[in-house]
Amino acid sequence: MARQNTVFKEAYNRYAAALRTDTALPSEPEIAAQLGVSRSTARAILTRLSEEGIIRWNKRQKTVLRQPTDRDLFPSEETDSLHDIIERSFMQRILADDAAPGMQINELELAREIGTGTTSVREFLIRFSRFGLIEKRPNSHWTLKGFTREFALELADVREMFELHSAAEFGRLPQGHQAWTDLAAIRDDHHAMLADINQRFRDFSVLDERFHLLIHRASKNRFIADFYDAIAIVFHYHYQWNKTAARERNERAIHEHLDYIAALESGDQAAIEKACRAHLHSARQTLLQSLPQLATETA
Amino acid sequence: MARQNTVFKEAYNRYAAALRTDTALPSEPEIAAQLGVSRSTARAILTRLSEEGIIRWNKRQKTVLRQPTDRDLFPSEETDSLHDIIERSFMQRILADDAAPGMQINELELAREIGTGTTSVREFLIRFSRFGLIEKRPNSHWTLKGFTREFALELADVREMFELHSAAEFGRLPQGHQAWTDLAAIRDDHHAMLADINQRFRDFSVLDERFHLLIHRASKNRFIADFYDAIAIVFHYHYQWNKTAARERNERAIHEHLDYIAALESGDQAAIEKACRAHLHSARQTLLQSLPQLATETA
DNA sequence: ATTTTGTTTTTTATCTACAATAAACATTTT
DNA sequence: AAAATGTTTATTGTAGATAAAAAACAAAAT
Repeated sequence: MARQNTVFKEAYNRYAAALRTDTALPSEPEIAAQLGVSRSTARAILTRLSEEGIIRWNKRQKTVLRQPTDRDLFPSEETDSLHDIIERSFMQRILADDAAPGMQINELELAREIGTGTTSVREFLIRFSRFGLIEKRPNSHWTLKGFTREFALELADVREMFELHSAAEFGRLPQGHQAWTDLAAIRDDHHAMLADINQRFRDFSVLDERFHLLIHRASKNRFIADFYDAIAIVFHYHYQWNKTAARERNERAIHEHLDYIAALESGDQAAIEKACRAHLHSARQTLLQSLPQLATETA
Repeated sequence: MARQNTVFKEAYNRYAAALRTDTALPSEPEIAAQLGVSRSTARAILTRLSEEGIIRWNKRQKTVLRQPTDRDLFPSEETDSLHDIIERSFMQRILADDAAPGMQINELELAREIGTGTTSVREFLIRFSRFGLIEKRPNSHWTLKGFTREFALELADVREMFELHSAAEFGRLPQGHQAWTDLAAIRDDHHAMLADINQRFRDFSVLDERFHLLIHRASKNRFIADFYDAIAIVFHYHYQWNKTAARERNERAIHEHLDYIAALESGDQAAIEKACRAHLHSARQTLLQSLPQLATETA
């Protein structure tokens, strides 16, 4: 088959889950905009909802007849985009214990294992290569460079340059700027999490990402933003595999964030730089400690 | 057809051009290594050279019978890799006057215009997207972000962060390091070019790239190296279109480079930072001035 | 024993085809 | 007239096929 209708299925699930009985639905363009899909897909969703007897649809009249149940929704395997499936599968592979740096990556084999065509795998690898974890020799195979100590150090160096830059820019934002409100909200979330740290320490990574993303947006630089995407992906998958001492690590990080936030709010550039450096220094240690032992040895 | 044999043709041309009558040729693996291709391709080259009566080939005996002429070589259109063809064609397009930021990029149209399949164009665009000049909306078209003022400023900011870092690292390289020898050679090349600046100012861009590449290698950071690739591509194509005041601009840059080199050689970190900043500041101005007028206006 | 050549297999690069999705165009309704 | 719906067209995303190129294996020569 040429293409899975995952966009349709995923949007269908989202829309069905939000339906409330006896309400009237808006126009097709509006539904499409709400879901972030084209009107063609929105119509396909309405068609199916109608066929399933969930809504009555006649031109402008669209009324919800009944609440959809779980059985009306598509199973989650069918709603994942191919890109996500490949990404998960690939990350699992390269974070597995037997994935040694220097290992060859075979497009065809990967495609077969995931159950997909080679084109999609190729395109994924090309996109993924920007994260510096794999490398290609033209007309030949990809090589896994891996989560090595070098990788962590290079990543940390660039991260520090970028974040110092972004933090300084953040400190220069004018008073009424939206970012200050967002920062205050994030500060409160930190306090809330700290109050219940034993239960909630696992949620820290989400908060961490929100915080750093907010900082980086202040620099309004596409290269910095792109790099932060890379960091986010790496951290996302990497920390799923390395959960040692998460509570202590996260609690310490929260305190550092609070210092950092206070410095930002003070507007004192020297204080900002100091707090930022302090946090980045310990973030670097955390990253280095979380490396898989195998990868630390090899180059 | 599935794939053009451009690797073969390009390597054939290279090898044929270097042949000298009555010499004996080395073993197949050695030829392959010299040319940077596989032995299969090397054998294909030997087979053709033999068929064309340019060499006599019998197992280990390989003697050059006659000097190949220009007519023995493949025409240059047939030796360019598809990737290069697409890159040139695409850059020409986005640097053309009517390429306004915000413009849609159509894969199929591009492919037809270049005379290639859509897959190759897609893959090129994905690779190219890391340079921040184009952006994709999923399930929809690519958008040209263009050589805008924002692009130049963001590029320059990151460039400055990276180069200051690399220059500082360079200053810390140990005495006997190869980089110092390379730097001295580049210094001499600068003096040589300066002595004959009216004739040679057009060659500066090559020297410029060599110099900055040498600096960046000192940081041993894959992200910095990758970013410099982006800069190099952008400059390579961009300056082909913008040649105003090249002589003055390049002469000034040479002087700045020489100051910069002297600072590096002094090992004085404060002096390095100062010279580096001075050069980067004027490089930024040059970049901003070279922007096409159209792109400066729009966001 | 190692290197070289001969032969076969594997893998990549690229094209083409087609369903899903988006976008454009035409008609109807408010 | 503007917005919604109905219909058609264009474009993207993905699979599958195939020649080129690389890599692996086998036999022969130093």
